[in-house]
Amino acid sequence: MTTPVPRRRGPGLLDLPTIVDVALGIARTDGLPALSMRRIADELGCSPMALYRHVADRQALLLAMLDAVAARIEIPPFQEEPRAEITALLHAVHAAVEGDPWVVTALVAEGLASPRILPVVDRIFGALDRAGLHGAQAMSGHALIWEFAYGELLTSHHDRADAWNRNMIRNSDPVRFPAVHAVMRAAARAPGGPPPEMFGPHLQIVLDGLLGPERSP
Amino acid sequence: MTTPVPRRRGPGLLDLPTIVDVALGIARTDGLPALSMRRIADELGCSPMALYRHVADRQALLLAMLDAVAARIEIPPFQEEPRAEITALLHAVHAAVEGDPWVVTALVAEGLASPRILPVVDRIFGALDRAGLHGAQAMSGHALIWEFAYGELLTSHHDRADAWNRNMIRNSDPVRFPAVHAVMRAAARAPGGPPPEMFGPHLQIVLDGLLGPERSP
DNA sequence: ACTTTTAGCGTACAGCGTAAACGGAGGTGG
DNA sequence: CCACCTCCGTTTACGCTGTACGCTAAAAGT
Repeated sequence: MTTPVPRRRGPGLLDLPTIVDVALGIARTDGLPALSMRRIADELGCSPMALYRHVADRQALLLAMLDAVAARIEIPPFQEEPRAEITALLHAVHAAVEGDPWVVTALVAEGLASPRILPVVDRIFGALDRAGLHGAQAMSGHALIWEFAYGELLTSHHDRADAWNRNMIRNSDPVRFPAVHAVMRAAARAPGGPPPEMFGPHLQIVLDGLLGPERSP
Repeated sequence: MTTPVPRRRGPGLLDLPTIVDVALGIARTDGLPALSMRRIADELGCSPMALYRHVADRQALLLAMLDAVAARIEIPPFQEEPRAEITALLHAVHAAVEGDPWVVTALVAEGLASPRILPVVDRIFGALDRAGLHGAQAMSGHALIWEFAYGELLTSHHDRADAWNRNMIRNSDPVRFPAVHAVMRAAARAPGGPPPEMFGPHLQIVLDGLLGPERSP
C-alpha cells in the first residue's frame, strides 16, 4: 500500500525568497510567459496553492521578483560631477537588469516599480540640479533618462526581433530602400562578432544633449 | 423544433480587415490583456474558431493589427536637412501610435515588426548619412533613435504607473531623499493641468546629442 | 445528378490564475 | 492527558485562455 506521499509539513519549508528565486530562474531561462504558478509549484515540489500562503497573487510575485532584481543594484559612490554621477548610477542599474530582459516587460506591462530605485532616483535628481536643471526641466530630464534606459534594455535583448528585422530588410527592394541596404552591406563586410554594447555610448549621447556636450580638456 | 441557429454561411461575411478593426477597438478601449479570440468572436457575432479561417493564430492577428497601425503613418515630404527630416518622420510615427500604447507592448513582448516602417527607416538612414554618420555609426544612431521612441511611448502612456510612483515618493522619507521631494514640491506648486507632451522636446535633446546641438541662427 | 472540394464552425482539451474548504502537525491552556 | 487553536499545504473546482480535431453544408467540377 502506498502512503499518499507523506509530504513534509509545517513552517519553514516554503518562503518568499525561495519562491522568488525559483521564479527568477524560470523567467531567465524560459521567459516570462513560461512563468506560471503551476510551473513554480512543480519545480518546488509543492502544490500551486501553497504559493498563495506567501504571495497574494501573480502580480505581487512579479513585484517581489522586481524587488529582488532591484536589490542587486550596486549603488556606486557619490560623485559631485553630474555627468559622471548619472553615468555611474545608470550603469549600475543596467548591470543589475542585464540578462533579465523580462524585467522591463513586467515593469511596463504591469506598471510596477520597486521602492528600491528611490535612492538612485534621488541622486539623479541631485545631479540634474547641480547641472542646472530645476523644477519642470529636472522632471523632464529625469523622464528622458529613464525613457532611454527602458528603450535600450527592451531593444537590446531581443535576438528574435533582430533576426526578423534583418530578414525583413534582406527581402526588401534595394532600389526603393537604398540607404538601409547600403548600411547593411557595410555591416556585412564588418568583422561580425557579437553586436557591440550600445548602452554606454548611447547614454553619453543622451547626456550630451541633456547637459551639453562634454568639454574635452 | 428549433432550427439550430441557421447562421449565415458562405464567403464574404468575415474577413481580415473586419477582424482587425474589432480587435483594434478592443485593444484601445480595454487593453491588450482583454483581447481574447472569444471576445473578438462575441463582438462579431461569430464563433471563436471562425476567426481562424482568416488568421493563423493570435500572434498573426497581433501582427496584422500592428500592420494596420503602421498603415496610418502619414509619411511626410522629404527634407534635405537631416534634423528636420528625422523630426518629421518620427512625429509621423508618434502620431500614428499615440493613443494605442499597446502597440509598443506587443511590438516588444512578441518581437514583432511591420515591413511598413521600412520607408521610414530608409529615410532615417539617408538623413543620418547626410549628417555624416555612416556604417556602424549610422546603425548605432538609428538604434538610439528607436530606443528613445520605444521608451517614450512606453512610459508616457502609463497613468497607473505614474500614480504608483507618486505614491511611492510621497510615502518615502524626505530626509533620505531630499532631491526628489524638492522637485515634487516644486511640481505641486505648478499650475497642474495635463502632463506636458515630452516627445518633441526629448527628441530634440536626443538629436542634439546625436547630430550636435542645433546652431542658433 | 453525383462526386469532390472547401468554407465555416461546434466540440473538446490542456493550461492558466485563484476562490473555497479540508486536514494534519505543533504549540498552548486547562 | 486532552482539547483547542493556529499555521501551512492540500485537494477540488470554476471560469477563463488559445487552438487541434473533425463535422456540416454549400459551392464547384464532371
